[in-house]
Amino acid sequence: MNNVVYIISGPTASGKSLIAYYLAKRIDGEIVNCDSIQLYKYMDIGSAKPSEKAMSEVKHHLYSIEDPSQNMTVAEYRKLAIGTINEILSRGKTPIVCGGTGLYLNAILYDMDFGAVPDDEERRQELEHLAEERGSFYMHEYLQGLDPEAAARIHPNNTRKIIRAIEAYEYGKGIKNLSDCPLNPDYDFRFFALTMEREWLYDRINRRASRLISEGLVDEVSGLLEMGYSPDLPSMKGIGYKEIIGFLRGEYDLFDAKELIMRNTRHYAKRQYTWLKRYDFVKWIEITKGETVGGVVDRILNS
RNA sequence: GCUCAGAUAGCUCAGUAGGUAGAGCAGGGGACUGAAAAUCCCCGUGUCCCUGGUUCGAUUCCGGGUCUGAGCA
Repeated sequence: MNNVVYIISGPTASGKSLIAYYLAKRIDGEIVNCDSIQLYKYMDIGSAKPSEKAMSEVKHHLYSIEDPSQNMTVAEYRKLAIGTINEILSRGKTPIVCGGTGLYLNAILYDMDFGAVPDDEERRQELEHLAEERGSFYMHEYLQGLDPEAAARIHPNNTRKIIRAIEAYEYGKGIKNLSDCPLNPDYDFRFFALTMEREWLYDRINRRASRLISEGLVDEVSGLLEMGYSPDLPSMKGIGYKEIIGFLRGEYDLFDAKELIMRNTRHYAKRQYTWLKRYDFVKWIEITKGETVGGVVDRILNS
């Protein structure tokens, strides 16, 4: 049975969605979202979801499937993504995973085992309060006593990861090392990452921020707030959302909000590069100015 | 035109009681197993505006100049 799975990744604003869409048309593929924010409903403009036209011409999976009040997790995403990929393959089509969320990419690429660590909101809040009272260093010491190996891998200032490791320990699983996983043997991956000159990418990022605002990002965000979604929700912490919330609260003007979005998006793109560079088997597709989408797709198919 | 204030990293500024300088932001690099667009770590040499003077030594003190801002005319 054919088990080819294309992956189109790359930093934000590098043109993943468009390339994936053209690739899908060329090889009769279907797109599987691998972007943590595009999974959410009502967050269309800020997360730069694919166009209506693209969505109507090519099957797009895992877009707008979760309510913003819900908390998506890697474990959950893995189940959904693997299920979708298998379903597409069973119909004889080719899945094209598209997105730049590194951890979610890992969940597909590697045979990751997420133990049964149930959600325990109460315990998490307890630990968060403890961290606030006693400080991050104290929490790290505490983890040191429970799981020295995990403590050695986590920086004492990284409260969030320390708490997660404590939770995992308490459910008897401990936290695993990301680089210890074997590649997922079920698929024949064709893994590509788009890239371009840094200056050009930043220019695209800046211009996209302006475009999102002129396309109605402010209305989208105030709509979400009116629907009752709290600014504290993980979904509302996405780039574009948190900055517009600050503007709506009167913390700064729209110009500054836009500048913040640009800056935070640039930082994010940098982190994405760091993540992607760890994969020694990824094929980088360097896009040059003036190159056609068709040309890029050709290069992907020929490599 | 006069008076005053300023001129230091890409930007905003601190500082050196005279021994060639450091923060924030920007920028660069990195980590990552259930929040990941999250969270966290590392990276600071630049004619200290120019030019004379004093001094062993001036970015720092003094004189002159240039530019910028405010006030007065």
